[in-house]
Amino acid sequence: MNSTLKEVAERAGVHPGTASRALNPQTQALVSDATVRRVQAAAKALSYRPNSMARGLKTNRTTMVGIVVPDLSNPLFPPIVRGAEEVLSRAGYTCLIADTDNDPRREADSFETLRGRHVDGLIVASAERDDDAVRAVAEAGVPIVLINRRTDRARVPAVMGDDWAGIEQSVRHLVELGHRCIAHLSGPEHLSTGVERARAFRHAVVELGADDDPALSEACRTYSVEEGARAARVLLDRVGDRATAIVAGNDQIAVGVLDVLRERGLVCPRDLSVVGYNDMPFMDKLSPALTTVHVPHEDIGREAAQTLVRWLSGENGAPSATTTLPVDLVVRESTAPPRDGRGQPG
Amino acid sequence: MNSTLKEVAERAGVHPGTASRALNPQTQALVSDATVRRVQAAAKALSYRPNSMARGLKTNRTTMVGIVVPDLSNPLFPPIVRGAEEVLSRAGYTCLIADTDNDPRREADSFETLRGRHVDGLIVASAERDDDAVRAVAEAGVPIVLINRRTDRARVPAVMGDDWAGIEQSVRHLVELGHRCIAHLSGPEHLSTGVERARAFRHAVVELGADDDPALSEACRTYSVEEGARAARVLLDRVGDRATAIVAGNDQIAVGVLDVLRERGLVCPRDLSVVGYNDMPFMDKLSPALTTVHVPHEDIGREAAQTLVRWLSGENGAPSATTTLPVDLVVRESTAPPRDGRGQPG
DNA sequence: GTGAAAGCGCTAACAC
DNA sequence: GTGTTAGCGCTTTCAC
Repeated sequence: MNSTLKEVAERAGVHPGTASRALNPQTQALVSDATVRRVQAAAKALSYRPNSMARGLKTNRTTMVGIVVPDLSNPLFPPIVRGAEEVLSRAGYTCLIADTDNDPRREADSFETLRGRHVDGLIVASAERDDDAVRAVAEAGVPIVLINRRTDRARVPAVMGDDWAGIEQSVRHLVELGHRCIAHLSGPEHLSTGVERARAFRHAVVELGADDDPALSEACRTYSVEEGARAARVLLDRVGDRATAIVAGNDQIAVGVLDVLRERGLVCPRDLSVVGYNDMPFMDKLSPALTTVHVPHEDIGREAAQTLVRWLSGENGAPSATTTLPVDLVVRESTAPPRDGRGQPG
Repeated sequence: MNSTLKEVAERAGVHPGTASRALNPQTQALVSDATVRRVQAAAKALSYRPNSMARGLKTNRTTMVGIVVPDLSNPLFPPIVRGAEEVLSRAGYTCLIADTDNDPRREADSFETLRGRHVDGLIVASAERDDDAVRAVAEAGVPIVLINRRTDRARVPAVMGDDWAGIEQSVRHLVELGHRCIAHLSGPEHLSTGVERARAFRHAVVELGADDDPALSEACRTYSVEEGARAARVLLDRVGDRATAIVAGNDQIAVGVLDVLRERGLVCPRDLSVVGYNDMPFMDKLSPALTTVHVPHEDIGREAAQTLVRWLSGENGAPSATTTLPVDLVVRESTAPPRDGRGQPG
């Protein structure tokens, strides 16, 4: 049922070696036109499909790359995967996708499995700031590109949205609306996005003349609706109605905030403005529709894939820089000026 | 850097064949305990990772399976993939995930690629009712399990939610609320879910004594918010305020309906009740929170994977039946009794 | 321009 | 229980 190169060669009346050359774009030039045509015809007739294992065994390449995400069910990641897959498949690579379920051990397992499959390279969206598995893989010389989240020390190329600018735009928008007392529910401290957005927040708040008070920040332990809600309760219990706006570490956290506001009889944006981050699908369908930072996830996936493909093609050495893509605040209904008599420096 | 079996054997002072047996759970019994230990130690010391290509070449199996989805960005599919991946990886399989972008040609391409990779089997969530590519693959003897959507004629095993029961529950819920004039915005006619839910709708409506009028049904060409909105406009223009409730073919369509209601100054559920299908993430965060049919997508993925694994283990022949998993209507805020003076047989 | 032959890393049938 | 051997399907160097 699955024909081999030998069979194709026989049918075309040539040696398997010749058939190989005729079928391979790279070496096709070494073979006479007539032979190429005959071999191709034979291949077609037998619906020949080269055996990628045999080829890989010989060439020591698999034309497979691994894509590792922390949670495929998080709407953030499918677009990244799609973008990457598009570029990679166009370049002849097949993707092995692994879901770590936000568990560093499962990330390490995935790397093991993927390396057992001899993937040519890795795209990893699950990196923690201090990620032994990533470091080990990188040190082992496996081409690896990080997405969205980067590691602190290991010099691994990464492609990400511009967190700094995204937060800056959010804070600026709120300040322009008249807010002065703006809180931040930051993402997990073990993730680069968590700390970098938090850092950007403190910076922006100072820069733009809003209140700079540690009491206005609370860290979430995970990027989830529940954690967002928990942190929102803690924050509101602590600062009361002093804060007039909240910048959430991401959209899930923002949704948690919205839930808590409803639970406490507060109305967004009248009593409190809320800004998310990522602009996940359906965030425009919430009520109020969420003001949030749109991140071009598909582009990020594409860019990471391109970086990897270039790396694998070996033209230039290992890329080492972080590539940052621009992001845009999308203003919707969850932000408005603070109510009368509020929003003044506290 | 990547050690081979031969190196492991040398280090353990045995023949490669023996090392192979010692490392393979299946054949381990044929080797003395002492040898097994020595070989395992050597393997560990060299951090030996078997070369899956070499093994595959020899055994003619890859322990890889392809998972083909129409659109990974549709929140429906990631849980399916996760469920399947969980079961498959536990059984030692690695998943190759392909996204067809709802394009039959790309589905065919994916099958080609996947077969080129010699996957042992296929899980396919992108099947159309009349799907040549699926038929061809199945006829070629590749083990294949369909998910969610099935083909009309080809006898291919499938795992799906109970569309019939889901729609029946939706209609019954509406009838119990007092609705008599219920419309249906069905899914695409080239997908089994589209026609089967439509069929179930007509049946339920008759069975439960609501209006059975073709004018109350309108088919969407795709499962999308935009198509849902388009179909909703067509329907409302045709039947005016006669209909008091709409059963949408899926959640995206329902969201489109909600958009149109807002656009026309109608209030859900006061003026019109809306029921979705699938219970995608965040459907509980819309306002009104969407009443919809919860489908256990992760279980469906798991079940399909189990079916495939059993098939591949070769114990019993090819499964041929469709497995149907129970679904549950989740009543939220988008359904309510019809307003006074409406909802009577029209 | 094409044929011959070796070998990638592994498994399995066959010896002993 | 272990060694030997052949060969999976392909690419690639070396002849010619």
